[in-house]
Amino acid sequence: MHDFDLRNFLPYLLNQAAEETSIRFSRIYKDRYGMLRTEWRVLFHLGRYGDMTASEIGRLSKMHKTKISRAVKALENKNFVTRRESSGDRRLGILTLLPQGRSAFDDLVEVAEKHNSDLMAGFSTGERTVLIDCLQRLAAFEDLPD
Amino acid sequence: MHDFDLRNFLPYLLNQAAEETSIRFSRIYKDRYGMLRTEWRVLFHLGRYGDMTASEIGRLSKMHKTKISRAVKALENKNFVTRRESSGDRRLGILTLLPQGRSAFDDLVEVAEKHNSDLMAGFSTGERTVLIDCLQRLAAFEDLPD
DNA sequence: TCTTGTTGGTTACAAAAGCAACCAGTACTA
DNA sequence: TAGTACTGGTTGCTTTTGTAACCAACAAGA
Repeated sequence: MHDFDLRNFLPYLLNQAAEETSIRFSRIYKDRYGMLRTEWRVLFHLGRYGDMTASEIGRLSKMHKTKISRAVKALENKNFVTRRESSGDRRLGILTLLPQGRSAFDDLVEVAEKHNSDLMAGFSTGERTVLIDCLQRLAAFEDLPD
Repeated sequence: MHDFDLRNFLPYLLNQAAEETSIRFSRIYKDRYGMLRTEWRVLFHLGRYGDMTASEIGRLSKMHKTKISRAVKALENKNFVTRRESSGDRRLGILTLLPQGRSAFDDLVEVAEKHNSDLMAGFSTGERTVLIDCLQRLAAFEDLPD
C-alpha cells in the first residue's frame, strides 16, 4: 500500500475526464450519422476552417494520417465530403464539405455547444478560464523539449 | 466557416491533453515491462489499494470488465499478479501483487510522480488546485442524472 | 428445493487503431 | 536530367478494443 494517488495523476485523471465527457456527445454523432470520433473530428475541422488537405488536418488535430485517410473515406461514402486534386501539387487532396456534410456539421455544432455548456455549468468563470488555459498548455506539452 | 472553436470544446481538449500527457509515461511502462495502459492501471490499483477483485478495480477505474480480465491475464503471465479464489464467494478472484509486480509498481510510481510534477511544473499552486478539482468533477460527470 | 434473476468473470467475434511498407509526386543537387 | 531524399496519402497486416453471448456461482422468493 503506497500513498501515490491515481486521482491526482494527470494522465489518468485527464483520461477519465475525457472519456466521461465524450460519451454523451459520441452517442449523438454515432446515432444520428453513424460517425466515429475520427470522422467527426475531420468534419469539424472542415466545417470550422474551410477546405483543407488531410495533412493540414493532421497537423492541427495530431491524428495519425491513416486515421484521417480512413475517416475521409468514410465521409466520402456518406457524401459528406468530396476531394479534388490540387492544381499545384498533385499529391494533395483538397477536402470540401458537401451540403449533407455541412448540415450534419451545423447540427452537431449546436449539440456540441450545448453539451459544452452543460459540462461547464458547474464551474465559475474563473475556474473555466484556468481550466481551459491549463488544458491548452497540457495539450501542447509533448511539443516541448524533453 | 463557423465560429465554433474546437480548442474550447472540453471533450476534444481533454482528449488532446490526455494523449499528450500520456505518451512519455506509456513509453516507459511499455519499454521496461511490455505493459499496456490497461495493465498498468490494474497494477496501480493493486499497488495502491492492496488486494482487490477485478470488479472492484472496475468500479474504481471504470474500465470495462473485459479489459480488466485481459489485463489481469497478461499480468499473470508476467508473474506480476496472482489470483486466489475467495473462500466466501467462489465467483470472486482476489488479486495480489507478486514480488516482481510490486517492484515494477514501485519503479513506475517513482516515474509517475516525477512525470506528474513535470506536467504540473508550469502551473501555479492556485491553478493546480483548480485544475485537479475541475477534472475530478468532470470525471464524475457521467454519473450525474441527465 | 425449484426457478428466476443477478453478479463476477471469460471467451469469441467484429470493429477500430497502430505500424510499417508502399506508391506517387516533388524538391534538391550534382 | 539522373539520383537521392522527402512528403502526401493509401493499403495490408497485427494488435487492441468493443460487444454480446455465455458459464458458474450466488440470492431471493414461491
